[in-house]
Parts: sequence; structure tokens; C-alpha cells
Amino acid sequence: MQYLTKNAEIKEVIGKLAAAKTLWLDTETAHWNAPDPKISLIQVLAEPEDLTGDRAYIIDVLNKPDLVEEFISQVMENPEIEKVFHNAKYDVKFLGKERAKNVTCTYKIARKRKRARLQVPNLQLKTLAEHLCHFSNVDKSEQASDWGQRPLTPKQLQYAKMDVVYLAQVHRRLLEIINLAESDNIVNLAQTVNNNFTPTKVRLAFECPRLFYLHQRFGGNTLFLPKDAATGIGKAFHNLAEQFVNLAQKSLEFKNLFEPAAEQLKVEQIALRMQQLFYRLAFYPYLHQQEQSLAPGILRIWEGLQGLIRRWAELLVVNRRYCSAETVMNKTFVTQSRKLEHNFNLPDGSQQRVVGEFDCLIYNCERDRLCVVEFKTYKPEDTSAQLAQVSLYSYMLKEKQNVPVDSAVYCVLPEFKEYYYPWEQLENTVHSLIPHKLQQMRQWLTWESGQPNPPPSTIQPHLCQICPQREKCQTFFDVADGNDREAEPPI
DNA sequence: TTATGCTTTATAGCGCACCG
DNA sequence: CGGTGCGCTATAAAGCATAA
Repeated sequence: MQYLTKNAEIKEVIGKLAAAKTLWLDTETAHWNAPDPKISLIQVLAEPEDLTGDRAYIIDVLNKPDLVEEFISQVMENPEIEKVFHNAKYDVKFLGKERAKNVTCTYKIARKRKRARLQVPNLQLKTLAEHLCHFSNVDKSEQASDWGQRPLTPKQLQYAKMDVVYLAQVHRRLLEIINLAESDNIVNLAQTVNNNFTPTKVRLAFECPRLFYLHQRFGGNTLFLPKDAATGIGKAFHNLAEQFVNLAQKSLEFKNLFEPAAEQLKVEQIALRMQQLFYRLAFYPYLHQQEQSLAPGILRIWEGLQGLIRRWAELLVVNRRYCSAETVMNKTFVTQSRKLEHNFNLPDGSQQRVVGEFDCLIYNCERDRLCVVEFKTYKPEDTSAQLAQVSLYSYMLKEKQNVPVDSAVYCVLPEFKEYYYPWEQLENTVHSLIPHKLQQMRQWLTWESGQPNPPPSTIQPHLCQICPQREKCQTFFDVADGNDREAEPPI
């Protein structure tokens, strides 16, 4: 350690320090409690690998404002020199304030990273030196001693030199820790990409892996629509169907329909009354808040709703035998969160998360079964893919609540038609088909143009004729895999 | 494509920990 | 003691991802 008290040697050292790239600095002040504290020492370390403080300078600047000024102008103002302090604000107050350039504060760094990684009780330099570096028995007892006295005690000088040693080490460790944390963040960020599948995507992958691939990579439509593009019908229907459930549960008029004894209830009559009620309470108001442009579609929606209500009337009449008029609605229409998620174990040992939400959940008292309902507002072209989709809903709900769950698909347009899949049938589908399919889907998505084994085209040639991305599929896969199309079934 | 909800961003106030 | 500025919290707004 060099303890500098003579003006000439101090000036010489300041001149040397002015050429440094980085300096680790600390100051001691006298009379910190008084109205005008005075700076007493400037400790400087230019060689951070010094663990003993032997290479540290202790510059005595008590009552030497001209030397302080020289230090400020030569070192503090020089933006080429990085000045590292702990709680820099305090020291900089005595060393040029806003004139100081390129100042680093380890206290600030530590605060920024405290929550993320640092496991320390507090952020004092002493604590950081002990917890982050290999120092023990860091003595801070001199910190608040009288730095205005001369001569300074050996203990004070020892403390003064070690402070910058701790500072340099703590600074180095903090930078290491930051780098670690940031590279971790990058990794985490990269893994945040969407790697979930949904039952809808699984259905699509069953219908046509290529369409699934194109949609996933480039977006675009996925619906196999025959020709009449009945736009917006699906959304409107889903909304209205949900409104019906809400109304049925809340409105007394619906409840009153089921007051008579179960044997006296006639499905046709109930259905008609519910249709009328729904028309008056929900559909008519809906009609009038819509633009007239939907007029052609709106009629079809009403037809679909009538079919739906008719079907539900049957179910309600059955359920009425098992419960009261008050409870039949709440019992039949299960309104809980429709969101589902499940991690599937794949054949290759990995896992795949599937998330999704179903349309509607009903309960059949007679069968003592829940049933997930999926609405379709167009003619289904591939019922096995549809089965795959609803089997996922059933399975995921069953896993969540640990009761068997049936599935139904209501094709409400062009006329009401129901597909019903009892759980016993679905369970087998899920176990035998889904894990393999999920694994395939994952592989398909990693396929790049030019590689072998592209996602195969649908095995149902008639779908290609109504495929919404027919041209894209042809050009993309023709270029990528010229002779592959030859192997496909003729359309 | 659209509705929904979760995430990010914006804003502001406040307490607190740091230095000697 | 005293100045400071960061992070935490609460709240609101905007953006983004996602599901069908």
C-alpha cells in the first residue's frame, strides 16, 4: 500500500492514474454527521487482481481542495476511465458530482440483480465481499471512525486499502453473475416459443398433415368449406348457443316450463316453448343489433338453433325425471371453466402439452355421464378427425375430474345431426392414436423444404378439392418435393 | 378472422438501504 | 443524518398470443 501525503507524490500518482482504463475507488469522509462533511481520503486500486491491497493508493486529501480538484479534472471527468464505486452517489458528491463521467456503481448493479440471483441478506459491500467472494471476517468497524484525525491509525489505513480490494472483487463477481443470468434468460426466451398443440390442431393434422403444416408456418385458413362461404356463422352460432344456456339457467320462464311432473312433459311442446322464449329474449334483440348484411346467414343460424333447442329439450325432459324443476337447468348445463390442458406421454418418452377449450358441457342424469359438446356449423368432411378432436376434450376433462366423459358433435347446419361417442369408445381412440399423432405432428413441424419425408397429404382425396390452401400446397410441395405428389392417390 | 385473457408497458407513490 | 434512486406495489392501458 502506498499512503500518499505529500503534494508532489500525489500529483505524480494522479498523473499515472489518468492513463488507467478502469479504477476501483472509495473515499472516506470526516465529520459525516456535521453540516459540511469533508473528504479525507481517496483510495484507488488500478490492479483488480491485487487481493492484499499492496498495490492500492491511499491519497490523503484532507484540507487539500486543490488536489481534489486535480483528481476530479484528471480522473473523474475523463470519460475514458471507468470509475467503480460502491454506492457511487455518495462518493461522487465529493468528487465532482455531475462532472464525473463513466461511473459504475456496484450497489446499483447488485440491487438490479438481487431478486434474480443474489442470495445475500443485504447489499453492503462487506456482505457482498463475504457472500460473493472468498473473504471472511471483513472488518467494517473503522467505517464510522474519525477520519478527520491525523495521524490515522494503522487500523484505519488497513481498512481503507481493503475497501477497494473488496470492491474490485465484488465488481468482478457481479459481472460474472449478470452474464450468467443473461445467458440463462436467452435460453429461457428461446424455449418460450409456442410448443403447445390444441385439439383443433390435432383434428387438422388428422384431416391433412400438409394443411396443418402450412397453417402452422404461414397461417391461412384451415376449414374445408364445400363452396358457399357462410362467413361469420360459426361465431354467431356459438355466441347464441351460449346465451341460450345462460338464459335457461337464469330465467324463471324457462324453469317454469319444467314445473309439471316429469311424465306430463312433452318434448315437442317444451322445445317449441323454449324456442319462442329464446327468440323473444335473445335472438330477436340480437337480430336488431346486427347489421342487415347478415340477413341470409341469420336465417340459417336460427334453423340451427331450433335444432339445438329441440335436442336439448329431449335431454331436459329426461333429466327432469331425476331432479326438480329448480335444479334441472343447472344440472343439465354444466357451466365451469371450459379450458383444458394435459401433458401427454409420447412413445419416444418425451412429453407434449395440449391445451384447448371445448364448446359446451352437459350432463345426462339417466346415463350419469358428462358429455362434451362440439358445435359444427358446416357439414363435416372427415368424421374420424372430428372424433380425434372431441376424444381429446373428453380425455383431458376426464383426467382433470376423474370421471368418464362422453363426447358429442352437433352438426347444426345444414340440418341438426348428432354424432355421439361414449367414453368407452373414446378412451381407446386416445390411447391408440393420439400419442403417435402428437409425435408425428411435432416431426412434421420441423420439416424444412428440401428434406425427405414431408408431411403427407390427406388420405382423403376429395378433401383436396375443397382445401382452402390448395394452390399453396401444390406450389410449395411441388417445388420442395417434386415427385412426391406422384405417389398420392389420384384426385 | 375475432374475442379473450395473459403479458408487457406506462404511471405514480412510497419505503428503504446505502455510504462515512 | 441526508440525499438519492431503485424496486416494489397498485392500477391502468396497451400489446400480444391464442383458441376456435
